[in-house]
Amino acid sequence: MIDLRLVRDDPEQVRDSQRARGEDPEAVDRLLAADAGRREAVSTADALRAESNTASKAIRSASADERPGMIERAKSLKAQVQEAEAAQAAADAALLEAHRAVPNVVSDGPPGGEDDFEVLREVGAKPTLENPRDHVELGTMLKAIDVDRGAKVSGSRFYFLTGVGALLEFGLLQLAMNQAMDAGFTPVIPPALVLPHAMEGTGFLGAHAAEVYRVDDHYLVGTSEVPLAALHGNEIFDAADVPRRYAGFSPCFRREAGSYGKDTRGIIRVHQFDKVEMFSYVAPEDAADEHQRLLAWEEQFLSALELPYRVIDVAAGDLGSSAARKFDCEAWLPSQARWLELTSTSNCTTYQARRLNIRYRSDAGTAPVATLNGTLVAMPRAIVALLENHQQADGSVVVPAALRPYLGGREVLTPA
RNA sequence: GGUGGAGUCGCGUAGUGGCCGAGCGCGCACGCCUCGAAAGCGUGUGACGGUGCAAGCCGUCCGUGGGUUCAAAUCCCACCUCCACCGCCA
Repeated sequence: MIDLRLVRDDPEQVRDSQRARGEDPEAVDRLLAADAGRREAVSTADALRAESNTASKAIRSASADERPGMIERAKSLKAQVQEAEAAQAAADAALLEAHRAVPNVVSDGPPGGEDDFEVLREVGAKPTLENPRDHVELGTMLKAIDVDRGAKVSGSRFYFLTGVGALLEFGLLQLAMNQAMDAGFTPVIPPALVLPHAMEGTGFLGAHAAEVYRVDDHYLVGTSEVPLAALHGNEIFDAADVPRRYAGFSPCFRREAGSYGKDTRGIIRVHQFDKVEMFSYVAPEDAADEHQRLLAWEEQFLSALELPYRVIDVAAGDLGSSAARKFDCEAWLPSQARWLELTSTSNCTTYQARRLNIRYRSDAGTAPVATLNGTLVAMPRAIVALLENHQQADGSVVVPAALRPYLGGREVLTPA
């Protein structure tokens, strides 16, 4: 949720943000009205409660004669309080609904929709390959990826990673975790099933609700951002506790509803995959700098894998509701001669923390922290990019030097 | 899954209907004392909301949600979590 003070003090800024996202600026005015309505209801109820408390307290020291009349008066006050409290509850609910309807205020990124991103830089040389094989062909030759049997066992968009495919994931995991720990992250294995409040608090039951699998009373997370954000829900950090950084490794589950026909081949878009996610809790004034650091760590990792990539500044209309700004790193995909999103980092400022009630104590008092997340490595797409970019004419794949220690020193993966 | 016990202001605890709208100890902060410190003494100590220029005032919060009552930490109901033991199990 956004800061209500901002809405009261500078509603036009929030309306501008809505326009940049291509969403309704009127939502801001509905929020202002709900806010005013709630404050009035609270004042009314507070005053009645105060009167009722006083009347009730006086009974204790009253004489036996006075009592019956005073109790009658207290009873009637109580009835009024109950009425006012019902009105307050309704006003609270209305405010919450209007509050949640407004996504985070965008900052600095380009306005517009999915195609209005801005390319910030391109790093590394695209490989020169004649008739490059795609990752499915390479993965099959290496006996690393088995999509046919994945479909046989679990349906479309499932796969087996076998042999060197599995080893690649383990290697990527180790490399990622080591880099994260060097940067001061705490490694975490979080739960992959969470309660509704955790999913709700991170904003994944809004526009993304159709993406989420549900099992009995739990949701399957689509990213470990969810448990890592909810980890400190309802807590207050001391100022010295931030920044705090976690690197979570978890499976991720996505229904991929509405993506029929997109990325149907191979393991680019799948229902289940593993990912290492960076998550930071920082003081709000440090959030923009932390966002740059997360991006730098993502780039460091892509560089270690020797992948050609570009960085884009995602347009406002393509941001999630919690994000104020987002950068994606896209690796080159030789088989399709296009860029493929490999990592993504979002600055959620205090939006998510306000929903999850995560604060820190500073000299200025208690205030919501800022939260940020960024992909360090999403396994299937990293493997896709590795295989395709480092392939050789014979179908063998060169292992980047940084990964070799985790693959028994192997320099090249060769078809069996 | 079964049985029993427990959840109170950072931590430990007191508290079985109105003197608890929460006491004490520890911790922490400030002050006094001191050359400095410790000890000692004193004062203070949370969150959220409303209102106000502000000081302040008012309201809410004793795991959560309901209920009884003029009045609930305290009584009733449901739920959650933790601990112990038993059973089962990777």
